[in-house]
Amino acid sequence: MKLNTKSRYAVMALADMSKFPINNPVSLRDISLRQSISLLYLEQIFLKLKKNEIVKSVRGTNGGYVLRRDPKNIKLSEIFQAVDQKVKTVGCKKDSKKGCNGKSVKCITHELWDELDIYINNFFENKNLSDLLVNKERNY
Amino acid sequence: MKLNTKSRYAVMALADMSKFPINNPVSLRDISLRQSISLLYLEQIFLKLKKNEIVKSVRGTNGGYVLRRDPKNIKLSEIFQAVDQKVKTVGCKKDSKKGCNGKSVKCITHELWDELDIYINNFFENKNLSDLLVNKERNY
DNA sequence: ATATACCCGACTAAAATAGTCAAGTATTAC
DNA sequence: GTAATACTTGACTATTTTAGTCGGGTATAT
Repeated sequence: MKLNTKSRYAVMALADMSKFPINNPVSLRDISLRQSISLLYLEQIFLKLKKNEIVKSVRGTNGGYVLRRDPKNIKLSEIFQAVDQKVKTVGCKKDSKKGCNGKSVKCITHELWDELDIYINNFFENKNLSDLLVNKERNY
Repeated sequence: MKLNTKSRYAVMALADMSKFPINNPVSLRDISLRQSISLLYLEQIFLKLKKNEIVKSVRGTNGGYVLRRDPKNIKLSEIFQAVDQKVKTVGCKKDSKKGCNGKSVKCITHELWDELDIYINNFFENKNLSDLLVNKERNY
């Protein structure tokens, strides 16, 4: 069970942005340098964050990205959804009558995985960007 | 964030076994048929479960595998560890002084991922095999 | 004008996953 | 004692996913 870089970088980048005055555009180039994330990869990620209305863009010189809301109001769960990385631990569909492995019944552990998904989603649902900054002054 | 088939099948197979009288060898062939899991793949998985003392094997005709302990005493976390699938959501090492991305400091979100790992491991730590069987008579 | 910085789809190398295969060995039933 | 069953083990492989890169844009500030 592993988190992929896309979600991880998305959170890292947005946390990075959160440290700057809101409405102050932060360029991907700067984020890229500070967080050691490939610029080209960041661009890909931010397109999704933009489409999902988590950030907005400011083009041109001195442009960059700006958070659309206060970090307090941006839940990590939204970020994950935005970059397409649903926290869905297994393949079997939640309510499908078809069952999980081609059989007509739910697999023996179906409820367990449902429960796990809810549990994990709950973690991200209850964390927002500003939570990441508390007492973390020594990091960057 | 996705669970791989190895861990999932391991749990499914052991849950399947749990329904039979303990000390009654259950063959992988039967599990394979009931759970629709490739026999050859199951063999691979059970070698690990055996090495980790979760099951023991009985060779020969009417042989199979037997749980070494009561299902109540087999935590899901053990099963995951046995099949090598540590729940470790990101790459950065817990206590390494080296930092996470080649830098000399922990990444901005380091604490978050640590917290997530603990949170998820906690889920598996508090579930055992017998938990999966309660009120699930209709499934198989 | 020109430099900065976002925009976007297509592409690709590398790694991980999800198995399969071959060639066994041990045990039991008959 | 031999056939059948079922575990044992390491190596191999196809497929999928991931983690990016590339190329060629467009908008804006100075």
